[in-house]
Amino acid sequence: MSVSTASLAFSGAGPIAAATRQRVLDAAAALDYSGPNPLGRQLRRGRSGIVGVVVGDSLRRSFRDPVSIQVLDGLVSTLGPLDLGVLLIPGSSDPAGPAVDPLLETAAMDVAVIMWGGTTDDPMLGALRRRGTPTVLVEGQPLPDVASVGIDDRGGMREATEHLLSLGHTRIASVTLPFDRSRGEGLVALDQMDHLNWEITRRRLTGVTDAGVTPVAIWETPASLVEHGRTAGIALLSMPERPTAIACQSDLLASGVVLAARELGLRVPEDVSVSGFDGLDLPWLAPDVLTTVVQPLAEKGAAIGHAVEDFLAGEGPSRRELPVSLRIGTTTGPAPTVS
Amino acid sequence: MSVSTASLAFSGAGPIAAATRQRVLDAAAALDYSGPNPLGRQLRRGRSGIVGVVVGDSLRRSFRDPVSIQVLDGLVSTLGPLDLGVLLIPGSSDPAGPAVDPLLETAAMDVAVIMWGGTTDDPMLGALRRRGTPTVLVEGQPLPDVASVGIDDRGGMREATEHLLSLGHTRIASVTLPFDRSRGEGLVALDQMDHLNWEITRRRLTGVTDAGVTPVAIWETPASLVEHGRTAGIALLSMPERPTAIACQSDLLASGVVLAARELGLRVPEDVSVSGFDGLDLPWLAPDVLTTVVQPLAEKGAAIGHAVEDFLAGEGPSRRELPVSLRIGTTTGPAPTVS
DNA sequence: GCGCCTGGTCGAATCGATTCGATCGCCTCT
DNA sequence: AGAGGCGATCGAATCGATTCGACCAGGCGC
Repeated sequence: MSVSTASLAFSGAGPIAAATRQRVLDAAAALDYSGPNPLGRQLRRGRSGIVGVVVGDSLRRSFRDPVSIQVLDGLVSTLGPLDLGVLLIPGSSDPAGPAVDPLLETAAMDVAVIMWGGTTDDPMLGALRRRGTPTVLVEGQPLPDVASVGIDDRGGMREATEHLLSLGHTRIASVTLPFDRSRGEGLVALDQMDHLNWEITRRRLTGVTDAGVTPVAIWETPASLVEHGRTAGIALLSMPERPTAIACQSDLLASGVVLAARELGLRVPEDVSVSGFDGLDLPWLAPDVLTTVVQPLAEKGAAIGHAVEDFLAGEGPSRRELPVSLRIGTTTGPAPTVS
Repeated sequence: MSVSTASLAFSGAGPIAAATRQRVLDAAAALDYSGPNPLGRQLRRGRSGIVGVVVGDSLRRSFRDPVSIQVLDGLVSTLGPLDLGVLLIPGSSDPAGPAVDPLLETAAMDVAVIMWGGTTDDPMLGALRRRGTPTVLVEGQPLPDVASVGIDDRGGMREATEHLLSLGHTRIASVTLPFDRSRGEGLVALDQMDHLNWEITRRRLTGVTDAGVTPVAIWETPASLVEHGRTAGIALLSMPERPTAIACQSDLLASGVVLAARELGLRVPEDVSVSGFDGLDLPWLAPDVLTTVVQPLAEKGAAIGHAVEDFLAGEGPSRRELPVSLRIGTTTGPAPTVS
């Protein structure tokens, strides 16, 4: 019997007599042949069925961030039914090592996803463009040949800031995500604003000024982690002219600030109001509920999946923006009348 | 010029004149050929360079577990230099859906890793055996044709229990990981012990009896999460004959029990001692430090990587067991003299 | 009874890179 | 000057599956 008949038997498609099919399957069992080799199929199809996902700077850090996890979960759920697998690609964490992970250069993948679209001059984008791999950029600056998925960061942060304004706050500080790959930590002077290279940080900061607020202090953190939020909170709440409200660019940072306030003996929200961004469940703040800008994380993952789908259907780069909504919790309240 | 020469030019190996090489590269640039197609190379080599990793039941749940994350991080760090990529494969979470993820059946991979080696009759093991894919089982029951990586669960738990005994505790309860795929929650009667199918749970429970202790109560949790630990703690600490010590099978569970104790107004360790397993940093318990059995998580990931390496070097299935050590913190103390 | 149609099977080309052996100049040694 | 040797290049086979067109035999209609 011929190889083509065998192929028909395994694929199931095409005209084949049931008897022949059974004969092929029996022979395969006798020769302990375990079905078609995926590599051959992939070469023929010209498709690997693999989506490379650059998760973040280092896996450990990314995976400690519930935001990444939930988006990734949504992405995998969308990709699964399409018979697509997710290949994990570490971002460039080691400045001494290669600028991009070798996997990004050599691994077989149909589409690449960059989960934290960094700066426009990201070497990863260059590498992917060179290879001609269609790319989905999440929370990055839109580029003509790259699909993008994002949320209304700017509008969301504007809404949160306006909420603080409506409560009478005037001394508002901001705790931000990293400004660029160097991931500094501490107060940012106004003349350092030009190296604000990370798009997501820029957009959320712009949202604050959109509301007509000039922050009394801007604190940069090296990553969205509770401990960095705590450090920021201790510092900002020890300032001589203490801010009455702190708008944070992530929920983890905000929860760190709340913990810092409690440590310093300050009441939330009576002495200081705190707002976040993301809309996570933060059980360790209980009974407090964080005031925050809720973004649809699972839907964001699904949107990335659909952007991938578009590419595989032969369409050009798509562009999606998801809405956010303000959730008012118990960590924001009227500004204290006496400072 | 010929394809073989072009291949030489790109691979760099083999004898080739610098001038020819440059000519090939120029021609490639002119035709915007972006380097060798990985699929062709993989087919020829007979290797995909991909390691499939089954992370756990559902991605969301697995990724909320710092233990999985840290092991995965160690694994990726080891696999990276070997030019191997990690393909994420969701475990079977939906009982209505297929028993194993289609990726496990069809994706190209050189080796598969099952991170939470479940039961011996795991359908995933069957699928992998049918395909002839070398498999590394983590924390599972050793099988002849499968490589295994594990720690001394039993000895570690025995040591922790002996520590409690030495403090004078006699009423010791146990909070366990799931017994089987059905993931029940609640007290386990003695006659239900036979459906204890999950190897890791069994081993850690055996460690307790090894120390000569019969737990006054065994509480099964559906997953290693703080909230499940809290539920367990509330229940166990409300029992009429309250246990004076609770040995938990994970740190997340233990921290939930500590939180529950605090909620109930019990002092730790004066009123109740709590021990964990894993050796995580748990900042939200501060200033308390959990007494726990420390396992080397990053090394575990590296050990999995080496097991993979062995397979690719053509060796048979290897077997590795890593040591654990007891870390005594502030959550265990002498048994209360008056109950 | 003959021709046509159709369901089933087979050959061969193709996807793209690698690699072994062969060939072809050219240089050097005698 | 002729022969041997070596470095560079090329042909062709191979990895394994898919798929299009060809082919063949049996059934049905006229």
